[in-house]
Amino acid sequence: MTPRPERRSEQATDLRVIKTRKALRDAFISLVRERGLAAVTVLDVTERAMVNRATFYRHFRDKYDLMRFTIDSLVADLAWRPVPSDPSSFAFQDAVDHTEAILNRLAQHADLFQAVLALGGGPRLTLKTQRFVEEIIRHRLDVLGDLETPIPKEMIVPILSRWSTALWSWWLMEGMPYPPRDMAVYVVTLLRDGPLACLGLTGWAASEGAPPG
Amino acid sequence: MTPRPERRSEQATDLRVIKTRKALRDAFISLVRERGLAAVTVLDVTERAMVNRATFYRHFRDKYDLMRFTIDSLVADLAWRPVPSDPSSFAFQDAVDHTEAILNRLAQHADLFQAVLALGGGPRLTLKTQRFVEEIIRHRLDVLGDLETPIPKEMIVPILSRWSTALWSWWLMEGMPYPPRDMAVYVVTLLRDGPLACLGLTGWAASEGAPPG
DNA sequence: GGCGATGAGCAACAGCGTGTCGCATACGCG
DNA sequence: CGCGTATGCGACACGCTGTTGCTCATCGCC
Repeated sequence: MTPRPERRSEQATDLRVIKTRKALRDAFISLVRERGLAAVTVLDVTERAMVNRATFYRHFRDKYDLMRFTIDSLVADLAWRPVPSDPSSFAFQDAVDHTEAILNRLAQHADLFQAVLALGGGPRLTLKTQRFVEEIIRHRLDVLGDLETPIPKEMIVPILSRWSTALWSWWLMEGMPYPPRDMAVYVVTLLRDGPLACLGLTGWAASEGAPPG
Repeated sequence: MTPRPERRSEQATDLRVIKTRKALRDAFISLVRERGLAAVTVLDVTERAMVNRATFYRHFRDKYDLMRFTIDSLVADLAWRPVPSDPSSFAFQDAVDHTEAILNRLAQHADLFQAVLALGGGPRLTLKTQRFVEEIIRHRLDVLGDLETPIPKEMIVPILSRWSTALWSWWLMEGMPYPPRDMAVYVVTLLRDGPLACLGLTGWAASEGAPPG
């Protein structure tokens, strides 16, 4: 009747547990960065972490379970500033500040987050971003109500978060070619004006004859 | 000195070879869609493909080699319309048409491309898109020359292609909630105006005090 | 500080998938 | 038609997995 050993269920308070998991996580990260996820075995991880292999299985079901744990612990570490209680006052500069805070955190642990992305943590990062974006612009969606928008309103939040994380990961993978402050401005500008307008493509005909929004 | 057996090097002309590879590819796709890449073994693939396991290794180095082969054969299948000889005439409606053609092709093989994305083929798809986008707007970048743009010009192409593929994959993963024609308009509109403008967020202060472009 | 609880180390196990042979056979190509 | 080549087949050693029962060390708590 015991459903299962339920590894990694309870919050880790025991010092031994914390130490072991941290050792496994760190070893895992360094190995993935060296060889890629596919080439890393449980044996490798436990050897580098100097943890007995049996102990690994007392904490994680398998390699992928450790991967999820690792990604989550890294994504959770990102600095998501609290949203102002009155989001209607959320202005351009606020968005830049929020973005800069996130970029700073990314830069601080650049190697780790590159590993997260290499681990396939993009979707998980997007998911967290989505909740954040939703919190910020939900009131705006309510205000819009049944108003006509050029594109369906349901698209806005998922696209906004996907595009945001795409920009972040591009910046990381390119080796952070611009300082966080500049990049933050670019990000918000791109999201506000669109990449084509930033090319001076303002003369394009409007989407007349557009489908029913 | 023989560098390596070099599997899968020559073009497949022998009918037996073509048949075997197709069988392996199809079996691989169906299995990945069912269980995910990690849970698929070479043994599984060969059993479903009704191909001897030894034969598998005569064509592919391992599971990941087959994955690359599969992704490439699918991405290559996408309909990339030829770019007009005079790209300066490339207008809004042209972009919509191009996008619609791609979306139609995606829809036609929706299950396959969902598999591609599940296989981690996103980056490969982005790469191909990047070359396409570059071809279209390169002249525009030349025209711009040293002109000031709100964001660095080097960002435009990679971001444009990343955002495009992000939109496509979102559309696919959501089960294609809008017909290709409508979605194409949404895509180009989003890329032109930005998602925030589509929310009516036009009142945002311009990025004054922006960093040196 | 001591005690009961619990996590970690250790050694061994069966099981499975991998990657590679050599040889026989069937199929496609010219 | 017959030569060349791809496939089928059975076998092999190897490495990694996931689990078990035991002992010892360490932690949390009274």
